[in-house]
Amino acid sequence: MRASLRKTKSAYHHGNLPKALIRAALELMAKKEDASFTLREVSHRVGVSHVAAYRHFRDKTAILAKIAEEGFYGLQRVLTAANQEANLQPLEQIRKQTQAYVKFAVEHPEHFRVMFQADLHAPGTHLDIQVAKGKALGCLRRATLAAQRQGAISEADIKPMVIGCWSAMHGLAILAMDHQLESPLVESTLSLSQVIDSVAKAVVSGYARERTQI
Amino acid sequence: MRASLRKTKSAYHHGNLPKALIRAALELMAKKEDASFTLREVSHRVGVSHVAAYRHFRDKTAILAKIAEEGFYGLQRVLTAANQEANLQPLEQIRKQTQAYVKFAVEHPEHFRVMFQADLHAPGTHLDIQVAKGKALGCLRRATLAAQRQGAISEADIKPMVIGCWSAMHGLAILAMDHQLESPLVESTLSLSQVIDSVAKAVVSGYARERTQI
DNA sequence: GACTCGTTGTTACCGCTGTAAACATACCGC
DNA sequence: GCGGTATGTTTACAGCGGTAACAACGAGTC
Repeated sequence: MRASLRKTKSAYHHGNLPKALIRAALELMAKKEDASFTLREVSHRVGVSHVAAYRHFRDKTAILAKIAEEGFYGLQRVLTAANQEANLQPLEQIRKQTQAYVKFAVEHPEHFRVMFQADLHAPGTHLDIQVAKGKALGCLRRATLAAQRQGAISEADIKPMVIGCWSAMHGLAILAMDHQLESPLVESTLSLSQVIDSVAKAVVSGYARERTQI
Repeated sequence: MRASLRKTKSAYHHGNLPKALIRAALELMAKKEDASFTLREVSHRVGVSHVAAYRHFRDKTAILAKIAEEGFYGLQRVLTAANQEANLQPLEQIRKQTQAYVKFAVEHPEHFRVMFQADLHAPGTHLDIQVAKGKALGCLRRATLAAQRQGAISEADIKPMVIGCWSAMHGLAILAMDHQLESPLVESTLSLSQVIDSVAKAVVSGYARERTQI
């Protein structure tokens, strides 16, 4: 009854074209180290005419949107894992999350670049991306709330601290991903992992001790 | 026929086409809130055929490169001003620079987006951009060195602190510029300026007290 | 003033892109 | 086995960045 996964190579119907297209797009972006690919090249790489994609995606940006959504769920996964790994110590959770966030960007630049592509975040469009992004950010917010509950920071500091931690990990992620930290001006003897920890500790301890009187 | 082409103003030669093209490109990017423009649209907006640009720029990315370079010099200007404004207090300098950096991104997103476009930073290409970027980053580095000289941080902390501060301001700049901080999840009652100061203080004080034993 | 010549424009064209419309084939429920 | 619906193909088109050949201007020289 259920449509069996067809294995016969009919050569006409592909089987799972949407997934194949997305995978091919990711491969191309990884190879070129940027967020641009050609609908035609992607389709042909999958062995399909270049218009076949339109049966599954409204237009080219719909593919990007799907990749972005997928990326945010991936990010949520690693952030959640970091949270659990930290064994209920809020500030430690944030440190682990920073590690996870930056590593995700460096290891999956094709996803990360698309995830924060400005046009995909236009107010009315791509609600699913917003949902996925909200879930990912929820992990960070949860850790911050836990920190407050534990008394490590004041209640007024929660949102600024979320923004501050997010900014630091996001900036580091982008700079590392784009090889901007390889310039001799900032190149450090520390490994990336050590740099991440250094930044995370700084911002966390900065917030932890501060009582905002801003 | 040639005589009929002669118009009263005889506007065959433009006067300062390169500058006009760059200004038009910036206007278009500002209007669309993204980093893409069309050579043809830019040229026509200036009142010139789309190939005229090739007399002044090798190709389209040469225009982007010029914009990026110009942007880094602009950034250097506001960072230098922040340094001087802070009256020789290193940590205060860094705070002022963070303010300046983020404000620059928010007020000149067309420039900022192009400045950090990944392909313009490919190793062999666009040396002039690297020079300009180095000068801008030099301001941050200088303030950090001053902080070390004053004893506020250890010598081993210099490069991690440069990276940490840069990451924090860069991340905040991008998130603010792309309206990512307007989501209810992180939206704060604080003004952007207050958030910037909060982040800057956190990261600076985090580094200032820490003695790296990473 | 006319001749020259380098600079800065123009038009014609190329191959490539994303997208629409019309057509073709394979699968699934009856 | 038949018909409808997915899913794929072919064809066509306007817009893109870029090249080549040509045209108009501006300045310097006689």
